[in-house]
Amino acid sequence: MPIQEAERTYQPHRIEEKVQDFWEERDIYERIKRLRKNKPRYSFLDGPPYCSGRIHLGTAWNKIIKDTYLRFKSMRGFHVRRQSGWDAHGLPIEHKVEGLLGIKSKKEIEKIGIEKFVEKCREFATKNKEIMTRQFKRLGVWMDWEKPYITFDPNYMESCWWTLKQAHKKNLLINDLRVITWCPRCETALALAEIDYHEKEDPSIYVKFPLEKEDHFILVWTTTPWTLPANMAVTVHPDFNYIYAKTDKETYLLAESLADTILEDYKIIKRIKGSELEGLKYEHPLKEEVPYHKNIEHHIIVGEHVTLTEGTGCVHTAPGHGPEDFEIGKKYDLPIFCPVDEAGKFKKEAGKYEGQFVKNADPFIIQDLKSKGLLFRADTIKHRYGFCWRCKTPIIYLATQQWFLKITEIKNKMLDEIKKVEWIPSWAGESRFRNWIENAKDWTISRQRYWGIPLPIWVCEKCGKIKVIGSVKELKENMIQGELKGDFMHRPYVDNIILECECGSKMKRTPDVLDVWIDSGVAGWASLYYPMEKKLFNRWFPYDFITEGHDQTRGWFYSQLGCGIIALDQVPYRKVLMHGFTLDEEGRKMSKSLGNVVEPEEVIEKYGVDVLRFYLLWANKPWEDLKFVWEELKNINKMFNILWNVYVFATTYMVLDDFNPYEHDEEELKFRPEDRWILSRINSAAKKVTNAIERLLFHKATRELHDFIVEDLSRWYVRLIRSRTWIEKDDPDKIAAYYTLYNVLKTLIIIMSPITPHLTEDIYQNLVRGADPNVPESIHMLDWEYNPKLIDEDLEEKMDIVRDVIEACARARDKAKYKLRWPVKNIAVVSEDKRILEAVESLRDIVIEQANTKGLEVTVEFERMKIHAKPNPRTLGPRLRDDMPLAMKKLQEKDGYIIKSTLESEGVYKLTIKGKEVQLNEEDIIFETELPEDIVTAKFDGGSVFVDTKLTHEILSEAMARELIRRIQDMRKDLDLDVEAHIKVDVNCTNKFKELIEPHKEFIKNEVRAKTLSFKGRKIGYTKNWNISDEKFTISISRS
RNA sequence: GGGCCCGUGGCUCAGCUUGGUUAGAGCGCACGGCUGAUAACCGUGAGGUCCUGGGUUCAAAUCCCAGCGGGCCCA
Repeated sequence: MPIQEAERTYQPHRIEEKVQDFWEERDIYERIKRLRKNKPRYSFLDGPPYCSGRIHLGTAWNKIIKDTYLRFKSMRGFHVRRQSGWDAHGLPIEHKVEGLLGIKSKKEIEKIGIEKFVEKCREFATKNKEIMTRQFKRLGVWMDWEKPYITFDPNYMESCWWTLKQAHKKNLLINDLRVITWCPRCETALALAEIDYHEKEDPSIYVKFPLEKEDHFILVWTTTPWTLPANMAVTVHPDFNYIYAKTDKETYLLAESLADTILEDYKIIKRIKGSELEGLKYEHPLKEEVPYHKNIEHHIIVGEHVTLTEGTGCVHTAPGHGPEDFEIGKKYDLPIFCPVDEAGKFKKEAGKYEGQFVKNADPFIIQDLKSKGLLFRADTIKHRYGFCWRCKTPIIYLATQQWFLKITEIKNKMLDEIKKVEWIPSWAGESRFRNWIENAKDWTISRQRYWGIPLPIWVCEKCGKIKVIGSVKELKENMIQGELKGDFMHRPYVDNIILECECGSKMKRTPDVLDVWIDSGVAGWASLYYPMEKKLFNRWFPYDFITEGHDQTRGWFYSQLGCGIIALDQVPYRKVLMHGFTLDEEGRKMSKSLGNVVEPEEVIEKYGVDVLRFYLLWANKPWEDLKFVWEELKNINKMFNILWNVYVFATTYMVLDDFNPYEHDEEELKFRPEDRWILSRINSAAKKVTNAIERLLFHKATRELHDFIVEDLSRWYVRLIRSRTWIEKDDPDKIAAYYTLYNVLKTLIIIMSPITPHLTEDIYQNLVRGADPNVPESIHMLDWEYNPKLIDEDLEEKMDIVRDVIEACARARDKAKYKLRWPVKNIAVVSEDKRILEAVESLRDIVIEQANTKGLEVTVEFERMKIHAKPNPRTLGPRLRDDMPLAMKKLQEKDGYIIKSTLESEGVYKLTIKGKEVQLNEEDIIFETELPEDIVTAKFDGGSVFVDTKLTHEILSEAMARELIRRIQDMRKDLDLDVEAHIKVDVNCTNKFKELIEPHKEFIKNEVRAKTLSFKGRKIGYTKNWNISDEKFTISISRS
């Protein structure tokens, strides 16, 4: 099918639908993979989005970045691996499913059965995966949607087990009693990455811990009264000064520098160094309520972690409820007393408070302290506090037995490995990520939940030995009870599998599941089923490229690094782009509670996918947060309309003239400088776009494209060739313009195609495949091509100058209110810069046409400037006295030019005044210049233009002809006539006007495609009255 | 409290790596123009303490230091 005329307006939805159907029907994606199968490999790993159910703008941005870069890489001649991935396990889905089932606690889950619960979770994740896949596909994102990796795939899970086995082999997998962050609602351990921070109001109380000496107390501050039952010590800083401060009632021990903020009137009885307080005995303030403390001695201990930013400098220490307390407790060999159960309720050991939820016990504990006279002060405080990332319950710290990966032992290796990675921007790795790793703690990987990868750890009932299973085969070999049928790897089935211990006893699986961050952390090899499958792994691992948002510094960038080093002693990725977040117009995070969420669908409905894609890659640097601004989207939409208009323009005329680029020989065509210029420009642009995308600087690529389309192609080139498209016959001059425009568009759509895959495919199908059915079926099958040989920097610079000059001409005309439609007699371009003169000279036809002038001078000096000579009163006044007015008169009568040149050549000018000869030298005469009448001038960078607006009969005649043409064209448009339709025209006007336009009759007829142009004053069809500079007349037109 | 990033006309952003003309663009605003690509388009104008203060330098939006404001992450 030859080139067709394009639709009159840009209709993104029609195009998207058409193009995506075409890709689907012709299996383009798979065929491209086959096409490049033998090319160099480029491996990419998709950070698996969580199967939450809906994508948001940030997820869309993420995938659009990936898609653009990978389409680009593919066209650059790489065999790209781009399997999509899904994160499907974990608490968020468990919560959703609990909601669906109308249950709220672990007890209830166990009641309905883990089997049913896990099955629901799987269904839920699968359904969400499908919904989200459709959303991603609609964005035009090309990945292996049919063969994704998903974390509940048994083969994937097997690789994960293998990873833990490696950890075990390297002694990096340990079970330990530690204080960890805990969600009492989900009844599970949480990793640091699973905690959100928000403002929260809590009690802020100062408690008096009785010392042995009567009326002496340690003053202690806490925001968690519920941890007081677990208090085992008070910590002071060894180097700080402490005082015994006596008030009118009692004496308090506290840090000296904080005393003024807490106490009003006090006397310092004694000043003492913290280190000297070590071992000082005190009584537990709740020993009656919590009998456990009755038989324990409590002391002051010292620790470096005590600060003076808040509190009293005497820190309440509960080793069962705080990581630092735990560490120091171990050092002092304190009992790790933790009277709180997994649901956050006080256990029996908590005495009076047994059965109460810890947070609810706060007021009771405060009341008890008060009634015992041990409460110094009680307030509330607003501070940032950690919450469970999913159920938003405030977290608590508990001492529990958990499984850990000993990150602290591989930290140095991790730091070494990240140096090998290319980070974009560089500080993402060199500063931010490095800092995070430097502060890394051991990783709590066990979760007391259901929907997750079960820990492959079996523990002997009798001797306590553990066995870590690394594969299904190994499981099979070791099991003595249970079945390997169905989904045996998930809970609850896996829980029934019993292994045999070396000691002959039974080994049972530790009932925990894994932190989901491990799930995605092993994606690098689990998605390839390594080590069960080795071929794919050897081909694709490690990955050339990954990209995710900056929240993944603590997330996926980190979990992959940790897992990679544990399993394979290396970081699994080579290049990382850390991108930003999408924010609303005010720069706030998009969130449901703020009601400022913009759905990708909403944008697509309004502007289409390609506009969204372009916008997201254009709005800012990829690693900065992106403010989503609707107004800016409108801007991009405008650019798409402009591009479409150019395309419509091109196809309209090409179709009209039955143009096919392959039927012409370049040698025979008559190219003009502007043709060579636009070819140079598109290739310079292509070069810049290539470099920018290669370096992941999408904003530079899109801005280059934007400027090229709007400035160079639409505003300039199309304007320059407009008159050429009007030539009727098969002129080589016209064909050259078509040919050029065709090639420019072709290169343009190629370099735009990774960013806007639909629009460019649509244009390609018509324009390129229309001209040559033998080219590849899809634009995305093409190689990334442009021709740097066509770049002519000198020409580009010259054109820039000429555009400047032409703009100056327009400014000058504007000053004189002289319409562009009316030709001018002459324009002089004046500059002392040789480059400028050369530029204008070499592109003079363009200047003449665009500035609409009959003549063009290019000079160093504007010679028609009038020069007036005046006597200099300062030098001549004393000499001539009364003759001054006469001298003035005489000088002004003469031609200033002659005076000036005489002075220049002879150094003196002679004037006869009252018969006397007066010799005037240079300093005696002042020259003034004046613009001749009808000349207007305007400056441009490096020079000026002088436009001669004198109206001659000839010019007025042409101007009127053009005015008439403009009005007839307007009327044609009113009638919505086809471009090529012929008409008849009759004009009713004065004889004077008729005589003016008569000489241009043929020109007018040609321009408006009129068969006849008469002056009979008849209404022959559509008739309209007009006014041209006080001249009233009537035009009537009809189709012929 | 710590780490990282950001701060440029009313709005959104370039420019900062490598210091050097008069700090650019788009939107918005005001005025004018154009009309066969036209639900477009073009021109002109107003609008800037380049967050603040110090330093380096002949010269700082750019480099250094301190501070302020905002964001993210952590404690």
